[in-house]
Amino acid sequence: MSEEKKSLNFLEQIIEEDLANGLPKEKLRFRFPPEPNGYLHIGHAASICLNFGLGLKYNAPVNLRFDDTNPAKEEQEYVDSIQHDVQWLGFQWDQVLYSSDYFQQLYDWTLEFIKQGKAYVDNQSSEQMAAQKGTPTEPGIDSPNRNRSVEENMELFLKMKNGEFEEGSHVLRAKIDMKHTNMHMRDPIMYRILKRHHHRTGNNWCIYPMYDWTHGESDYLEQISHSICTLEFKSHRDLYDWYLDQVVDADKLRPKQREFARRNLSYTVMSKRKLLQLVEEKIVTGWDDPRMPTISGLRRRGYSPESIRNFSEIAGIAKRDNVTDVALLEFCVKDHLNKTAPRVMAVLDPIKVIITNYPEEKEEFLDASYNDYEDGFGSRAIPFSREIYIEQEDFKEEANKKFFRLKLGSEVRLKNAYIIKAESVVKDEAGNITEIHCTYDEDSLSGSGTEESKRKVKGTLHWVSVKHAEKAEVRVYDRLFTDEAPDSYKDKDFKEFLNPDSLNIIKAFVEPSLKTAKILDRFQFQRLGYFCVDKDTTNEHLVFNRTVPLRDSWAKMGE
RNA sequence: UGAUCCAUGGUGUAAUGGUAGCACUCCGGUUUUUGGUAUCGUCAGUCAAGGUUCGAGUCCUUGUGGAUCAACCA
Repeated sequence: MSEEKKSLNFLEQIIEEDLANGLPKEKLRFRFPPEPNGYLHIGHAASICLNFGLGLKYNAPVNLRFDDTNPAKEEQEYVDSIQHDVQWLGFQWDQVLYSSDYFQQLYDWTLEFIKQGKAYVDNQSSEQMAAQKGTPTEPGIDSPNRNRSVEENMELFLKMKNGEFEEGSHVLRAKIDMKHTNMHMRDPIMYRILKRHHHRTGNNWCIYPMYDWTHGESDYLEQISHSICTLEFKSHRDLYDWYLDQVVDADKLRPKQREFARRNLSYTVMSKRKLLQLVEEKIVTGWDDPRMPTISGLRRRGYSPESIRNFSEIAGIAKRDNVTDVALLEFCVKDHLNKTAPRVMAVLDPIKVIITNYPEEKEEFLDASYNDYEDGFGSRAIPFSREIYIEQEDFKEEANKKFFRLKLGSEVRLKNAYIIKAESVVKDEAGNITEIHCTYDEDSLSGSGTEESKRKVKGTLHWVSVKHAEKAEVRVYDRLFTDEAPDSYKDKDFKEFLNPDSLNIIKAFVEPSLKTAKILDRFQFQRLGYFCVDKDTTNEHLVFNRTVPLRDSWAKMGE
């Protein structure tokens, strides 16, 4: 047991400091607050792992809170997918809550604001208000409606609430400071009129609170000790604190907002807007297209929750902008799948091999372990016969000594089977090789214990028996974009960098044991990569997705 | 010509004024019935200039570079 001291990230340091300054450990409480307006992606996974990870580390509850204050964009479908994704990642929340749970409380507080002269109704157009707001470098000016009487504000706000005004005609604003250097403090909108059906509150409300006026208060009501969000909310913190100042009880815990840098991944985009665009323009097949960086896409691609959690762990968090190399994510899946995935055989680009000295009608079932190096994986019988498929690229008529695979006049081992020697080829009129004729060494069967079986031959090939092979569709994925950061160019659209070869559909042959594989089962196709069973699979039609290829130092040599 | 935040190998992150470390990537060796895995190793970094200090990646100043902020979005 190495008592290695793990360094704390800056948020853990803040928490430790708060604890040292007297915050009781039992008061620690976190939350993950998605807006249910889209599917979760790998960037959200960072936040999920962070918040739920802190919960685990400090044995503190973590709420899943849907930030559902904009009925125009939010849907139950997204609520469901988000819950599914968080659970699939392996986390357990304390409570599922909704910002909409607090609409009444927020409204009651707002009445107090109005009575105390801290909020006013503005009936100017959004253009007028924008013009008065100033710019980051110039101060704003006060709205002509800023000094309405309490009575008038109360009356107008009630009319807003009762649906007597049109959408867009009136808003309620907090009275703060139109000259503040922070734009968010220039009399921000607290409520707008939205005559929309809300996925939870139905038509109970036609005024909806804005994000800023909801988030901190929700944190406070749930007694969240540390409200962790991404960097772009940094400038909202003044407002978060200002709102809290108006409502916080001295004997209750006051939540603290802190910000970290969102996680970006190379060769993809992460904004919901762009992801939505890929879906709507049918560039991908859906939110769960295996090329998407969504949790559902990664799941369908064959990523395991463990690998995603490990990725978040080792990528870490900080406050600077980053583009994390997708190779790190790929390393994490390969690392996990290497330990957990059974090894099987599949040939993606077949060429027929005929073993001329093997009896025509003979077939045998060879015992093959699902993992030669680890216990507990079990084994299955794989059929062997006179005709087999191997990969085209595993054969050359002539090649130099560095080519360990099959070539005329030399030997290779067939994995879990015999040593064969290539004798001749058959070609069609065009000169393409259609068959490779080999002979086999009858005494060389793997694991038979004979002298011949122990012979060292340099190459070992995977194969499937022609007679017994199952046909399968294999979807080979590559990165969706050709540029490391496709959305980092101001003058170019991210779609200019789409990779035209991000999907390759292959007709392959797989060993018969895979016939019974279930959707999402993960395998290593030996010498090729990790693959999982796609949901498009039916009894008649097997479909696999390539999660990630194996490292291939041979292919690299050729470059 | 504002405010706020950020700056450590190619990438991501540590070092809490005291030996710049870890992982990925790249490259090379060994092992191997997966050109995989495992294992060993190489290359590679504190944005710049001043200052404080016995000592600065860390503190201060000034630059430089980047990010964020002007939705009735979150």
